[in-house]
Amino acid sequence: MLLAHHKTDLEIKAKLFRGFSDPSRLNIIEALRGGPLTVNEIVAATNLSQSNVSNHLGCLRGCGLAAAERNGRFITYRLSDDRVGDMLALAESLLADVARGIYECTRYNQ
Amino acid sequence: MLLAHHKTDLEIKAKLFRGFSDPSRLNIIEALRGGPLTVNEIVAATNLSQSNVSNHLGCLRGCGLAAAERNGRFITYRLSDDRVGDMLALAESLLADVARGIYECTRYNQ
DNA sequence: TTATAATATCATTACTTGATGATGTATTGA
DNA sequence: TCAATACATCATCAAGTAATGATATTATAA
Repeated sequence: MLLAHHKTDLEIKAKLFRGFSDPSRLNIIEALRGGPLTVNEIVAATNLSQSNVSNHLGCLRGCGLAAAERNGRFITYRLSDDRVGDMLALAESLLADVARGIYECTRYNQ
Repeated sequence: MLLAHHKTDLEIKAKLFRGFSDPSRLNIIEALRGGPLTVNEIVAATNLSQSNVSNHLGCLRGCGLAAAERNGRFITYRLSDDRVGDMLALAESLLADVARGIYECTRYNQ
């Protein structure tokens, strides 16, 4: 079984990438690359609505990509691991070189 | 403008990740990590339908993640860059450690 | 030049998913 | 304990997208 991968493995890996596949979540992750932020600070940094940010944070937290810590009535979020930021760096590197075609990719959106 | 990222930048990066966010495309990419394959070989390796594979290959090729070369009536596909495989390796590393929560992530599917 | 193999394209359908608005919960200060 | 702040949750809706089946294209062999 060298070529056939377990379906579950692929689905889980795809789910991980889906965590990165939304502009709003990427916006949040990029903001957190600069260091921990409260929810309000993330809202300000991203120009997203509060409930939208909170929904996405729940997603990132549930998946383990971000971690939350309560300080009084503030909740501070941070990236759970440097490799979360590394994923973005690698993506940027790919975009700079081979993946320029994505600009004109017609399979998604338009 | 340190915190505010251009919307387009984020959308393009998200699009790149979306290329990796589907189990069938991951299946294809994993197969190609072992070396170039023809479309039929990819169909055999992935157990996906021919038209489905061809659709996804069009997506990967259009985005620059895979490259195609015709040999007679066969078309051989390969990953366009080692970093495409590196993305998967990094994802696997993340899954092994911090992102275990994805197994129970309820935001997608169920 | 016809038949067949290899691959691509296209329209349709069913499902997934992000955003919104309203509401709920928790914490602190007055 | 009341009000206000900070954040989370939920249902709904609109939009996006993967799979399928049918058809088109390209190339070789008979």
